[in-house]
Amino acid sequence: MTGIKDVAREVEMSTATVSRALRGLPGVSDETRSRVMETARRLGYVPSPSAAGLASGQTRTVAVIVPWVTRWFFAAVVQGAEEVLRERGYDLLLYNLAGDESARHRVFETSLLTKRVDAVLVLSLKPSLDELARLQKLGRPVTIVGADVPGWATVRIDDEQAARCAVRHLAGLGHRRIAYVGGATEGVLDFTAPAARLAGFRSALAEAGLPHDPTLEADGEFSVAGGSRAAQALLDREDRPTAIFAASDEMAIGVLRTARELGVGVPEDLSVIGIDDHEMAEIFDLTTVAQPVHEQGRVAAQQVLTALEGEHWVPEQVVLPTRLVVRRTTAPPAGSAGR
Amino acid sequence: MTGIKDVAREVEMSTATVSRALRGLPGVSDETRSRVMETARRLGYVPSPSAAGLASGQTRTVAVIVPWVTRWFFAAVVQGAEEVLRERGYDLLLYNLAGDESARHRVFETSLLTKRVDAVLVLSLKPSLDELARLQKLGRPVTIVGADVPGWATVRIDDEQAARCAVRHLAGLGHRRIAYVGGATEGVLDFTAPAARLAGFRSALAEAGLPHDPTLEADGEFSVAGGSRAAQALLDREDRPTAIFAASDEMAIGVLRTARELGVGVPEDLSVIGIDDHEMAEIFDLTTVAQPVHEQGRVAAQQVLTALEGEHWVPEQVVLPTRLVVRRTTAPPAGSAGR
DNA sequence: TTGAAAGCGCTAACAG
DNA sequence: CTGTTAGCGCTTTCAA
Repeated sequence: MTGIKDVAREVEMSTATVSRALRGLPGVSDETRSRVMETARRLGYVPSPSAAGLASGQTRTVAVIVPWVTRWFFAAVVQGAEEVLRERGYDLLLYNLAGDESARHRVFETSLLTKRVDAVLVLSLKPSLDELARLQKLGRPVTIVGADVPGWATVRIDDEQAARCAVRHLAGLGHRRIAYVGGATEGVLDFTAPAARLAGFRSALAEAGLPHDPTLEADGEFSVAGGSRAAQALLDREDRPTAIFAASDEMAIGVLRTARELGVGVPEDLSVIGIDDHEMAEIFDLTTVAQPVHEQGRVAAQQVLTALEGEHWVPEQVVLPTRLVVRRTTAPPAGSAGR
Repeated sequence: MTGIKDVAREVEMSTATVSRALRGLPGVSDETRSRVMETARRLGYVPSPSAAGLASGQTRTVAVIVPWVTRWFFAAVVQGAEEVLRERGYDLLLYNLAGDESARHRVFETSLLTKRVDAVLVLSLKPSLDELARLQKLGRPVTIVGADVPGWATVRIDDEQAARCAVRHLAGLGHRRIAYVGGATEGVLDFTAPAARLAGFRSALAEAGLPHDPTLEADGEFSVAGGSRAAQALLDREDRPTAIFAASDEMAIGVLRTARELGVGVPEDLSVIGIDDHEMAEIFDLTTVAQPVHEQGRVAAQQVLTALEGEHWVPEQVVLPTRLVVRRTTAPPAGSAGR
């Protein structure tokens, strides 16, 4: 294994100079630098991250904590983050909770991360006060993606507004009985999006002068299967809603499936709208409120890198825009004027 | 930052004993060990992976090289691998190529991995000879998931047989014009599955005494959109096939979409079968040949860990079973006797 | 612009 | 069962 010493010996210089040359630090003559680089390459020198980390206190590694890697949304955020990290020479350490509460504790509690990473990205989870305290103690940049945590650096969309946008679209089409399929507003993994989207739903209803009927709010567990089950109950009743707003595309897809099984025509008998613009949304012709998923990962990674490289940083709250994408699962309700 | 020295001072022992006690090595009295553990906990001691790595030469980190994290298949494999790695105290370093050939080169060429990880998992890619040589030179356990690379440790399914199974199902239903939607058998990222599945398709055709018609073989790029496009051409022709075998569920889903758009009834006018048992397969009622995705990740991780912990290891080729899952996109062709 | 030297925090012989 | 002693391979003052 050739090390920095071998390179130093070869160019007849100190390891200090070689180290500086290799890392692009100033104070090295151009000639020396190019000789060092060339020699390092020729000798097949590969630096040891452990040694560099030990000596410098920097691991050039960022931890990404993900509730479930298998969900498209999180995978896409990870992909975005990975791109910019890799570009800047950082490695990405993946911590997948797989929806498991105990895994979550392990990650936050035993300070697994303490001497391991330079920064942390937390996806969608709203850390508890205790967890926030631990993150704080890390003394490293932390950015939270997809959750609203005041006082912390976050990258997200305005969930409440996204929900309002969806409901306004339905109300604008003439729907007056609009149901909501969402997820627990508090629970195992603590996300902030479910509550915000529910709030958006309710406020848009009020804004449109529509009554609030709690029986039209169902839990779809933010999954296809859950959305499907929720729709079952909603579509089974006499006074069936004419439109369903699902707080995620996956749940909306579940709704579509149930509608199909029940012979409820979409969009003739039922309009369906989601949030996300999931990769499968187009296949289902699903109308949705698109959010820039990949971009959230990129911005979050950029944010921690800036913090890492700058002197002092102020936790910034970045809110990315959403956009209504009208496809073919929404239409005016049957019996409406039509127009 | 409290280090091992602080713990040693506190228990009035050498750092060597503390290190042994903390790592569960033999040769430490029970009493000492518990005192050390307790003290370490009380002092909030967290070991430094960099220091341990430098001293021991082990990073307790495994690299996972993924063509695209956003594809469900790969994400699921990663999830499986992460589970067992985490369980055994290993970290997972993610290298996402995002389908980018240059990213691939970077990962394999500059020996990014050399002093960084203890083992490597490569998903689905068939490394080139050159890349294999580099991997070999790492001198670390490497397992390849989802590709057939003779002489290397692999975990995969029998792709050829899976394809045959799918085609036999169609032929058994009475189909005689069966089309294939697959992917390039050689190309940017070099997978072995496409060629194997195509071979399985052809051999099953021969086995059933059906003619081989190259115009019934289309490229679906292993994506929904590609499958959709491929189906367009296939379903547009006069002598339209009565069944389509897609080499992945995502392509099959694309086929279903095109069929719906073209008003081709499934399964009355067209049977469709895929491979994978993708999470969305059930929603589409897609008949498919299921493969144990998550399990492949687990087994692969176990394999490298065994290699890491045992003395010498023989690269093993694990082939996991597949299983036909009949749903509602396949049926006897129209005009057949019916049963 | 370069070099000498002192660690970074732990592990691993080797002794005892 | 425990301690002593060298490092692991870099980075980083401080001097020159």
